[in-house]
Amino acid sequence: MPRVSEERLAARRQQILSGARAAFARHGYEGATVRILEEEIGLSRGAIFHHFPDKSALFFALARADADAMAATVAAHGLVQVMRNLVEKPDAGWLGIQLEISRRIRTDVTFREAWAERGRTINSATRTRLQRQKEAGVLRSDVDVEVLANYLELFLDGLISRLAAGEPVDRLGPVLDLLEGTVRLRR
Amino acid sequence: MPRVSEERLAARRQQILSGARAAFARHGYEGATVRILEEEIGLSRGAIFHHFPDKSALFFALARADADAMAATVAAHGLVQVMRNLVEKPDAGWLGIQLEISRRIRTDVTFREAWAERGRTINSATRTRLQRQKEAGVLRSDVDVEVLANYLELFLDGLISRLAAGEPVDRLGPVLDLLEGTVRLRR
Amino acid sequence: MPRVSEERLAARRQQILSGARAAFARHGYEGATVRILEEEIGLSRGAIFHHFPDKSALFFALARADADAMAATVAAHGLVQVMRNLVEKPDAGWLGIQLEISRRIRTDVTFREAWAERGRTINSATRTRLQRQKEAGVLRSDVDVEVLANYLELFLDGLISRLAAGEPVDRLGPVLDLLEGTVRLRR
Amino acid sequence: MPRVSEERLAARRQQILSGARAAFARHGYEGATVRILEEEIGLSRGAIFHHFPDKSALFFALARADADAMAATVAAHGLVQVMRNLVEKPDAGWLGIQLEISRRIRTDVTFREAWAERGRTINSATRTRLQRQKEAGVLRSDVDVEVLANYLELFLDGLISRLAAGEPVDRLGPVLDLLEGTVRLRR
DNA sequence: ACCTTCGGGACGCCCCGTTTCT
DNA sequence: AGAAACGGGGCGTCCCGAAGGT
Repeated sequence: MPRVSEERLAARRQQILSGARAAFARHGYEGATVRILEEEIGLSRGAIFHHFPDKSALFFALARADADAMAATVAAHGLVQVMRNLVEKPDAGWLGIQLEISRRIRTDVTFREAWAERGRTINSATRTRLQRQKEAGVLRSDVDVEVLANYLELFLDGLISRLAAGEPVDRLGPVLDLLEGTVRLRR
Repeated sequence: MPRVSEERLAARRQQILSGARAAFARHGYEGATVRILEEEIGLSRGAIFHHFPDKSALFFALARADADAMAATVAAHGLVQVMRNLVEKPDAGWLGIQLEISRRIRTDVTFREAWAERGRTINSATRTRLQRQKEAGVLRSDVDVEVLANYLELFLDGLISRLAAGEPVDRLGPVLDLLEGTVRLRR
Repeated sequence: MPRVSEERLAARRQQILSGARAAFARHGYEGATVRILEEEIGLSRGAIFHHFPDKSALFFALARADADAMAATVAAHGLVQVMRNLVEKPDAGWLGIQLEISRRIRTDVTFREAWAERGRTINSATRTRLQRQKEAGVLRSDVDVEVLANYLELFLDGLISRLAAGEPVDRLGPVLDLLEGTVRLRR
Repeated sequence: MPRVSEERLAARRQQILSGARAAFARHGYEGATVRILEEEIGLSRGAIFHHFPDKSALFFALARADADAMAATVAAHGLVQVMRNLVEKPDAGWLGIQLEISRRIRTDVTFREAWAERGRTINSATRTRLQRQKEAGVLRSDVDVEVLANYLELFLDGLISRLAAGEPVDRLGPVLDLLEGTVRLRR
């Protein structure tokens, strides 16, 4: 029996996640000290740890939400669209989180294990969509879907890396065109 | 002039850098505590900080050495060769350091400023070489050198990211072929 | 005059005290965090601190109740009877509270001062009763009442200590017989 | 290969243990915060935790040392002598530690398990000595050795409890005489 | 009135990078 | 070059008061 309205709760969680996103993106996971989180979020430790058990859970919630959203976009519009969105409106928060996710996969066993399956969701969404597009004759047919998927995924990682590093966006439009030209069927 | 001790000195520095590389790569910059560094290097704090003023200098020396080596390879054989080497013999240490460099650029103002010029060295090496290749008729001519350079750099970042994440190497050969096909002149 | 609600009030207080007793006994005063109290009592912070101003008051109420009860038993049946009851039906809650009381007397100035007079109540009850028994010829007469009182008090403290430590009860019956033999008049 | 002399190390450990003893005795285990330990010991956190892995290890070392010393005294001169020493020269530090040991046995599972065997050492020393004394005809023969041992142990616990509570020593001499009279052979 | 949830911020322990002593 | 010492600061817990709901 929720004594406090469901919405208020959700709003608070959102406020916390939102501030945490900024903090993690700007300072990195380790660099985002609880003190910094407090300031960015605008709430005290007590409040933050009342809604999330600990710092890592806070980060995980963020990572999970982003992964879900991305999986949905990939399934609906493909990886290239994810990249176009990124170039059109780069979100420093989102980018930072992505980077921190891959870093934590590398350095933190606990996180790696907890994450494991998450990663596969997006991967399979990508492959499913590419396969369908190939059958529809949109993709070039001389290259294996698996290779194309790897190509795109690798490219996305590179894009994230460079955008997060502050690479100016305007140079990247033509780069994406080149990518799309590589992947699509040539007339 | 004590020649022997100079060699010893260099060897010690090398031992320290080598251990530090492994530690930074495996645990990340923050995760590589001085205690972990001691263990990985096989020397005590006293020894380590006798040769390097502090932890950040140790990391910086590593980063600088790798950047220099890469700039040389790029100038001599091009970015694609860097990638081929990487796929052929991925060095977890090197990969980790690269990732940590870009992370520190993002999150640590001091490092960003200290690094600044380093980055440009490789960039200009890349562009110089591409320009020469274009003139030699090896590169496709319908795309600007700047765009190609960006394309390749972005791709390298993506490659580093995925290799560091443990992506199996055997899938990446065809991906590199695809990349090279995109960049070279089509008959 | 609302009789029903007064009963309810007393029942609630009793529920709280009872749960708190278990928590304090099992975890010690500091170890019994408010969270543990909540779980043991089955009510939330708000409820608990609605009836008691704070954690220390909760403990104090418990301590006071036990001291009163013990003073009454001592006056009526003597210290040895308190021990017999203890051996017959050891109450882990009661034992724990006794131990925590003496601990807080030792370590917490505030508590020590607040408790002060409490202790004397039992002491004088003991002496009064012993004096009367001596006059009645039940006690051995070659030893001062004050010494006997100290002997018994010390013994009770030892008994509490060992019972709380989980010492098996069955070994203690003969020990108490020995004690009683020491104190009573020898034929 | 110890770069620092064995004695210095031992002296430091002793300094730390000695300060910690005072702190634990005066404030109790939980009450002895690291800050208080620092002040009492006269060293910083860094130094303390350089010699002991954590607070609980510090306490355990203390407890172990005292238990060993007591076992030795018991084996050599018996439990009663331990008590006489105590009454003659009560050591607030030692008393406090004893009390905290029994408290931690009660409230901390980890400690209880780690301690387990320690307790038995003293117990068997007591029984061995009593048995020998009985055979030598010093002890009363109408009571089982096991009962006498329990009697004495219980009494010691009581003595510790009251001494730690600040009970004046001068009243306890006759009490000990009474105890000894109870245990020895009557002519 | 009674109870729950939320929020605050002081403080607990210990780890960290660094400096100083041997 | 290693061991010892330092003290700032990390995260998370703790107790409690305030806000809100029934």
